[in-house]
Parts: sequence; structure tokens; C-alpha cells
Amino acid sequence: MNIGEVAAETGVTAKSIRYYESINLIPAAERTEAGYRQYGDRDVQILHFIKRSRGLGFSVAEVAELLSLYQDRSRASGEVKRIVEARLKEIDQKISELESIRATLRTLADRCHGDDRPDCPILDDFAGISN
Amino acid sequence: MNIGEVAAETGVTAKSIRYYESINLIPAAERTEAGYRQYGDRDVQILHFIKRSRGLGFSVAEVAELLSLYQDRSRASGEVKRIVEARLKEIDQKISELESIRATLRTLADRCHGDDRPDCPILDDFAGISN
DNA sequence: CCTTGACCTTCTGGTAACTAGAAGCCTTAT
DNA sequence: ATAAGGCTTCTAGTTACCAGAAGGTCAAGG
Repeated sequence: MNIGEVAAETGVTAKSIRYYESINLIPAAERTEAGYRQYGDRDVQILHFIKRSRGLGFSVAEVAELLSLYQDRSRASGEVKRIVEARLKEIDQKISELESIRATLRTLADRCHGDDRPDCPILDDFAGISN
Repeated sequence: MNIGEVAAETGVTAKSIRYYESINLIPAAERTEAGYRQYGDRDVQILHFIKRSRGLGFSVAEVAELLSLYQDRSRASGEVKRIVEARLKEIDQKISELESIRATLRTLADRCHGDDRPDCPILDDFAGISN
């Protein structure tokens, strides 16, 4: 399969596939005589893996780690679980942070009448005017 | 005030202040004969504004917009509110997305015994092995 | 007067994870 | 034979800075 076909099948763009190759997240593909990259089912599977884990918010570095665990038949599942738990902790933190920001903005927006008049509690708050 | 003092007072690093100047988020500071940047209370106030709004997750571009509204004595508060509501919508989306990811990872992690044995539902899922 | 150390200057390069676009082959179908 | 579309590499742009280098400046102390 050419890179375009793999891209269509996995949902990973050709650009991204080349990029992943360039940073050694995936091994360099075989080439045809014309220099076109050739892919097989195994490559497709790996790209699916990458797509899925990236979609779940793992960084490329984490994906690399997960991929190597995936390819290691004798790895301990504890390793994997540890990575996932760490990610879960990050997610929880991020959610709390966003919720706190949301509460602040919600309050400010509700106090702003939002019409043609110039006075605005939102800007006052940003500027540190402690009402 | 020199850049270091302003940095200490506002919590915005000197590097960032220079950066903000370079992208015209803030006007170029006056200089002493030796070329040192000089700041006044007004600058400190603006940097506080920037710090606060960046902290609430607004992009630098949005901060620029908010700043210009802030400096426009005759702006309509509706403009500001619109920007904040847009940001709130983004935050809501981001939170839902993270919650959905969290649910998925939570389920997977719970199904993984996480010990020395090699089989791992997490990796199976990532690889698309349907159970 | 000179030195020391802290602070300032500019400039370059790096970060994450790609995306866009350019210039130019290659392949396939007509 | 040619046109469309896919492929190649390379450069540069994105966001919001941070790190570090090379060197000028300032205030205080000996």
C-alpha cells in the first residue's frame, strides 16, 4: 500500500505518517524503486494504535512508550497501567482547573449586562479593580 | 522601573515582557540612555491585565482584543461579554472531551490487573482488539 | 579607580506536533 | 502523449514563550 491508502484507512494523514517516521516513532517504511513508501497490515495496525492513543491525549513520547510495551510480548501490564493512571491524574487536574476558570468567567459574564453601555465588570476584574 | 522590577511586581517574566513588546501586545517601552526599558504604573496595570486574562485561558490574540476594549473608554460591554461567552463554550467543550477520555481510560485501567502478567486490556483496546 | 556581581541588552535556537506550500518526479488512465 | 493526481523532499509557520550566549551597564565596596 502507498502512503495515501494507509492514510485513508487509518485516518492518519500522509504528512503525519512521514512525520512519525522522521521522529522514529515508527520504523522507516520500505520503498519501491521509485522511492514510494510501502506499507503492510502490521503498519496499519500500528498507526491505528497511535491514532487511538493520541486521541486519548497521550503525548507522542508516551505513545512511543506504550508502543514499545505493546510490542514487547513479555511486558508487565503494571507498566501500562502506571502510564494510564498518570494520564488520568493529569486529566483530573486539567478538568478541575478548567472548572475553576469556568466558574470565574461564568460569574463575571453574568454580572456583565452585555449591552451598548461601556461599563463592564469583566474588564474591571481583569484590570484588578476590586469593585 | 526597570524590567526586572516590573517582572517581580507583576509576576510576568522579563522574557515575556520583551516578547509581548516584540509582538506588539504592549507598546514599546521608553528607554534610558543606556537602552534599559523604563516602565510606569500604567504599564504595570496592563501587565496585570494580561497576566489575569492569560491565566483565565485567553490566547494572546484574545488578550489583545480584550486589552483594546479595555483601553477604549466607549466600548460596548456586549463585545467583551461575547468574547467571554465564546471562551466559556470552548471550556465546556474541552471539559466534556476530557471527561469522555477519562471515562474510557478509567474503564480500561480498572479492567487491567496491573501486575507482572503480560496480558493487558488497555493495549488490546489501543490496538483495536475488540475484547 | 577598579572590580564584582547583578541586571540589562540582542540574537539564536529550541519546545510540541504537526500543517501548508513549493518544486519537481512518478504513475495511471485516456 | 498528456493530464490528473499521488508521491518525494525541504522550508517555514503555528503558540507562547524559555534557555543560553555574548556583551554592555550600574551600584557598592575596597
